[in-house]
Amino acid sequence: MPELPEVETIVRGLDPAVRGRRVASVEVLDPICLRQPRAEFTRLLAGQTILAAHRRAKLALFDLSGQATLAVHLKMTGGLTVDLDSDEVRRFARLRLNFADAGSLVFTDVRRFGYCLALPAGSLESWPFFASLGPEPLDLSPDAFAALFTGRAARIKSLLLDQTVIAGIGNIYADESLFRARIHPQTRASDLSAARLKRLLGHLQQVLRQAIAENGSSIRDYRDSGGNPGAFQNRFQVYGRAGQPCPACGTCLRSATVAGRTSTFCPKCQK
DNA sequence: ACGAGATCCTGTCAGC
DNA sequence: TGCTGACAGGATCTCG
Repeated sequence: MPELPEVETIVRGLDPAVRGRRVASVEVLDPICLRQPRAEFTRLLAGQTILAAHRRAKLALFDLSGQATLAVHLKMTGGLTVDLDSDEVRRFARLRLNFADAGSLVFTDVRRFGYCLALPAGSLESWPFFASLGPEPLDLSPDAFAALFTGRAARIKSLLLDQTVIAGIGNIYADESLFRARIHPQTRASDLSAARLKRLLGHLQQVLRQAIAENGSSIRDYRDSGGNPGAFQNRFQVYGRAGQPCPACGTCLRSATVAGRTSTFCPKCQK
C-alpha cells in the first residue's frame, strides 16, 4: 500500500530526524523481515551513523557512514517511525535500531511482507531488484514516458504496475491516474496515441505530486514517520469506490481484475 | 512477451 | 457470539 507518495512522505519526515544519529544496537524482533543472515545485517549496521534518508521507487534508503546502505521495502503494511513508542508501534515492531542518544528507528509491519536489507559499500547498484527498477515517474519527459510503451502489447495498467517499466506506482495511483486521463485500464499500451500517453503522464505526475503534498493516502495501515495518517484518500475518485457513481458522469463505477489487481474504473468515461 | 494463478501474511469485515 | 471465508496487494515464481 505504501506507494511512491507514501514512501516519499515517510522519508521526508525521517531524514531530518535520523541524520547524524549513531546506531548503538540492532534489535531484530522478527527475523523474517531480514533478507540476509542476522549476523551480517547487524555487522553492517551496528556503530554506523545515518547520513541521510531518501527514496528510490518504493524503497526507503538510508546512507550510512562506512558507505553501507540500509534498504527497506514496506510492501503493503510496512511502516517506519522514529522516536515513537506507541502501542501500535510496539505491537508490530519487527526491527528496532536503537540510537546512541536513546531514541530509535523502528520498522513495523502487520502482514510481514516487507523487508530490510543492509548492503555493503558499492553493492546497492548490483542488487538485482534495485538494478532492474524503471525510471522515476516525476522525472520523466513525455517523450521518455511514451518510449516506455512503444511496441508493448500488454495492458496499460499492467505496465504501470511493473516496477521494471516505471517505478513507484501501485494500484491506487494507477487507477486514479488512468481515470483522470480517461483511459480504460485494459487498453493495450500500443493502442494509445502519443497524445493520450502525454495526457496520462500529466495526470500521473499531478496525482503523485498532490498525494505527496497531502502526506500520502491512508486506507487503514499507512502512517507517516510520526504516526500520522495522510489525507489523499479523501481525493480518491475511483479507487475503492466500485458501485458508487462516477464523479464525472454519474455512471456506476465498475471493478474488474487486471494484472491480478482489483481495478476500479468508469465504463463510460474510460475508453 | 505476455498473462494467469499461486505464494507469502494477517487483520478486518461480511455473512451465516 | 463465534466461526468461516473473502479480501487487501508488491514482488516473485511457475506454467501455458
